[in-house]
Amino acid sequence: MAGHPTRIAHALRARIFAGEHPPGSRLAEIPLAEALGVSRTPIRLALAQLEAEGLVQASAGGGFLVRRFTLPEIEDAIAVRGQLEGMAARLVAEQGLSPATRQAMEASLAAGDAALEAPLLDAAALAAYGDMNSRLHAILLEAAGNDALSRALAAITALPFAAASALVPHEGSAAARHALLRHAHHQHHLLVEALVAGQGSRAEGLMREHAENARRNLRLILAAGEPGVSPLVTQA
Amino acid sequence: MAGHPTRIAHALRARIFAGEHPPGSRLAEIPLAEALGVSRTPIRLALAQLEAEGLVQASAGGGFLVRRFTLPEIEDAIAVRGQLEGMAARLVAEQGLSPATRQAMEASLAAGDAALEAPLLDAAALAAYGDMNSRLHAILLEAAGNDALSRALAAITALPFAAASALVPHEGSAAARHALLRHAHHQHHLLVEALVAGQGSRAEGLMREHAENARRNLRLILAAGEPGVSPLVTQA
DNA sequence: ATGTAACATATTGCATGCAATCCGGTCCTG
DNA sequence: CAGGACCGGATTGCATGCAATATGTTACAT
Repeated sequence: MAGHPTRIAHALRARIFAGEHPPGSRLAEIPLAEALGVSRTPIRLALAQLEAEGLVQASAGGGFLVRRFTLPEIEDAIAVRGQLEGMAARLVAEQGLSPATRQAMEASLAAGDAALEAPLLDAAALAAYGDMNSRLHAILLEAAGNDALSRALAAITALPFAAASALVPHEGSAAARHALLRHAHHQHHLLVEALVAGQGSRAEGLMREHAENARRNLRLILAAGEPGVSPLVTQA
Repeated sequence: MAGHPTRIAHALRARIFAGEHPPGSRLAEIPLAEALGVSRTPIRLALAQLEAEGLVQASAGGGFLVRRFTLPEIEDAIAVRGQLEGMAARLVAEQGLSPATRQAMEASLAAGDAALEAPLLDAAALAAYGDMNSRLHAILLEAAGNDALSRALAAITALPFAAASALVPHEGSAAARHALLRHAHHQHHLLVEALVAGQGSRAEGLMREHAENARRNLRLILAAGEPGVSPLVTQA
């Protein structure tokens, strides 16, 4: 009933992100099985899945440990994301934007404009922007039509803070956040412009810089020592 | 005794590559368990691992099927590999080549020169070149020092024919093969030259073109209809 | 004859049992 | 008092049992 190990993997991810399992701690099977109401077998499957994602790592003496992420590791992952999304942008520009894709992207751009219009961003506007952001990146990836690329990006995005929309809501000052989001969304506009114009190299560069943005934001957030950012990321 | 599921995954990979399990066929657990002398449990773990790699896919009604690879899919994977290895080359060039890394690379270059020196390449020379090729790519990745990048590349390389050295031994005409390898190794020389000079963009472009090479070779091989290339790849 | 429905078989997926192994504590010895 | 070895407990990893479900076949009705 509680079923699919993918579902269990989701639950475990949530628990880890919530800080219930600190980095370096053992993920014992029996307590997890009891907590989730299933047997040890699907738990083990889910743990193996999370290991493939890189969220946990196998311990030397058996079992799994919550992986400890350092700031440079996350930055590296973000750079890889930029490289891969840059490739997606280049491919789309080189193939030419289909009318349907262009329409979907422009709809996302408009949604982003609307979300950022207000001088003060409430939670709803932030959520709307985050949705728009995920959608736009998904449209780009879909339009690239490269399954291997999608797989590679999915693996990267599974890591905390490497995903495109992972950094949106965690910013400190509201004004600073608004400025950052406006800048990011301006890059979205430039990207679509480049895609429409068939400028592959420019589109690729824009996506790399877009990710570089995320890297800089991450540094700012951690430097500010914001509490509860993520229990998984250690400064050094 | 037969133990680790990773070992079983290796065995399954070999069986699949050998054509014992044609694309689209079910991988039934019980026969595999009997054939490998273990129980169904580690078999299942290994299958999940192969699914994460993309070599098999979960069937709708349960169980796993051998994935069918089409030529465009492999080409896409090769392109992603080029993008990622291009990133590795750029990073190394930007960081500057450490003396140890430079020495290791130049040793590999010399080994490649030696392997390709003879006008006719015997099996030993081909094996030596293949080893050198893998080593050089590994050195580059290691020098890049980006774990997320290494992971992404490992996932891509696990796919058949997407790996850097997957295409070396399968060529038809000996003379044509020699020319191809010479060209590829010339690119290796140019790459190291760019790395030494700190030319990041050039190094990246060279690695992309290097992968493009592999893509072209793959097309040639499949167009020639060479038998036994791989039972996994279907023309369309 | 063809499509459908019911059945028998086989296979998956999860739960649990059991041996091997690893970790922690305590006792002994120098 | 310190170091090491032995021992008890707990945990992992694999094997197997069992229920649920998908698959292929056959019989039947139209």
